[in-house]
Amino acid sequence: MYSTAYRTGRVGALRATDVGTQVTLGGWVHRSRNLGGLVFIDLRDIDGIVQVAFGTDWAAASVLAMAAAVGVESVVLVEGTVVARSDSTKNPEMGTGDIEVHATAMRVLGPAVTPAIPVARGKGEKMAAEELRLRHRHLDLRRPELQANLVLRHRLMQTTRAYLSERGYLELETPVLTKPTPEGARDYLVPSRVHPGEFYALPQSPQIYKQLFMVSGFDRYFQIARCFRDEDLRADRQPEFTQIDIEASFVSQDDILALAEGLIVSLWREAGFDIPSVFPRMTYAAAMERYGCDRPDLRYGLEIVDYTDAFREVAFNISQAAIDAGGRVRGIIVPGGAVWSRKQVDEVEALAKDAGAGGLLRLRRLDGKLDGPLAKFVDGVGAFDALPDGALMLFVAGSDRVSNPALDRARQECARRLAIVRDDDRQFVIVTDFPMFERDPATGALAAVHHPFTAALAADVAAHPDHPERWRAQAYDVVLNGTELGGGSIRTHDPVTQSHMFDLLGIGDREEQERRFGFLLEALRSGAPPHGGVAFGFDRIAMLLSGAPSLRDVIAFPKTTAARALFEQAPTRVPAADLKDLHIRSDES
RNA sequence: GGGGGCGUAGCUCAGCUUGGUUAGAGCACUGGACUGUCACUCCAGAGGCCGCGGGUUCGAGCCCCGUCGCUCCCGCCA
Repeated sequence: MYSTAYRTGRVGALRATDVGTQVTLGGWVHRSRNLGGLVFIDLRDIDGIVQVAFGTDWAAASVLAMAAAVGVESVVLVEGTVVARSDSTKNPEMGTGDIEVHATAMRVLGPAVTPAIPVARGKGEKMAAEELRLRHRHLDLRRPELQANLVLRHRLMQTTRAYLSERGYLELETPVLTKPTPEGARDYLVPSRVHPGEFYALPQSPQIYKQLFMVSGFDRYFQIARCFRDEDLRADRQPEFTQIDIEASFVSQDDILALAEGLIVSLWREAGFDIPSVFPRMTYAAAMERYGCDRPDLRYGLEIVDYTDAFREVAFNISQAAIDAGGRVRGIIVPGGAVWSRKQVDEVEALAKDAGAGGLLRLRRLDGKLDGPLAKFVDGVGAFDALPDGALMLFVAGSDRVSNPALDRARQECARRLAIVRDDDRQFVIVTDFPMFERDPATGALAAVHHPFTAALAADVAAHPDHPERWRAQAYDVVLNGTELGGGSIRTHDPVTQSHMFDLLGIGDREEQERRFGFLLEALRSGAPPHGGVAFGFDRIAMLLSGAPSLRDVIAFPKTTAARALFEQAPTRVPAADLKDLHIRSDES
């Protein structure tokens, strides 16, 4: 299959059944061992590594000399015979370890200077620093680990295409030069040469385009789409990233979620993991109540419990003040946490404080007795009798706005300290019924939780027409182990409702709405079907399935955390004449 | 925008706490020896703007200030 003018095939698939065959192999010199009258070269291609032996019995002295002299990472062509290794010289750690190639001829097709960073590493040897790996990406990408990641990435892409195409979804492309969006993340802007002072933007997602496809009647669309956001980076965030973008017409939320589940199952199966075909559902409200977070990690319990009623009987200033102010007292029970030292609990508290809480109220039961600053206040309150021996309770008193993030952090930290999270556990959950809007605490302005095109639950709009902050959205997230894999919504397909949404979000007057989103509103007025969709972070999925610690390990040419490309040196200054053509003046240089 | 970590040979790292001869090690590299290795082994050698700039000091890899780069986190990411 891999036979070409130069070679008979790849090296990695050679096995004992190939013994006796004459082969010509091309690849990189991974490592070599020169024993004098016998030279070994480990020859590497994307499929694997094979040992090539050069011995005086079968190779000319000149061939032996060439093998001894060639440097690592050079590209060579070797011709020889596949030979079985004797039992004592087999290498069980190599896929090709039962055989070797006795080379009779060799050519150096691409001699290599000494590599700036090592490709072959011995056991326990560290990789080069990431900065160097990015600067010499062509070498780093030779590492079998990174090659395996990109091979898996390819297979996930093909699985996605097959899964969606089989279900009638059309892979349609949308522009990369598009219109700046006032909402959301900062846009990457592209100046127009022919229209002085005007700019395109790179898409943050193909959101509006895919809705236009629905309006046009392409009722099942998908795209493996590149998206761009000019925001600060993280290990799991790149300025350009890839989404599996899906939209369909005449669908309900359940239609989309069933499709999403099926896609995730097939992707995980492609990577070798069998997972349940239906994921548990949880409302946003339940997730916040039980986990303090809209993407809960369900690999462990430590659920948040409301103790407000119990604390009504407790004459303790902090809890009383919080309850009187309309807040609640909620907490988590940490089994075995009673033995933690004061310092250890302080460290958990520091994280909760960091998340905005004033502090953690502590109570523990040790040797049957309640203990801690709260103990004498809660003595005799029945609700605390249930606290099991050896357990620690951590409470946050205050508004949910404060206690949710604080308890979320405390819960995660306690789980980590208890070492109850299994890395090989996979707990999927679909979170539904997100709120439509959230209020900016500073300005009181409404902002879309998902995006401005999301449809509200009709029942909520009918019940509370004047309280949009009480509306729930037909929006959903797919979550795995506390990480968001993707999310989506049913969209607004009525132009009047959509315009009303813009009003609520404070997006200008009608005239300005027409200027910014007129093409969408016009489309919706032209006969739009009900539609909705979902988008998954493809890089993140590839990262999870390959076990890579960073997005940079599943993207061939990633940017640094300063959004710089170290290999090709982008971004870069450009000649002044180029700027002039674009009607741009820079205040640098 | 803010906070933490790192920056010494091609690579990975010691040395910095407590400033003081000629800055070390392993791997890689170069030369030599070696016919069953697979991180081959052995002998020898070469290799340094201690990120950059400034300051303190008789003297700075080491202390101070600034700056650049990489990285992790907060803000940000509809």
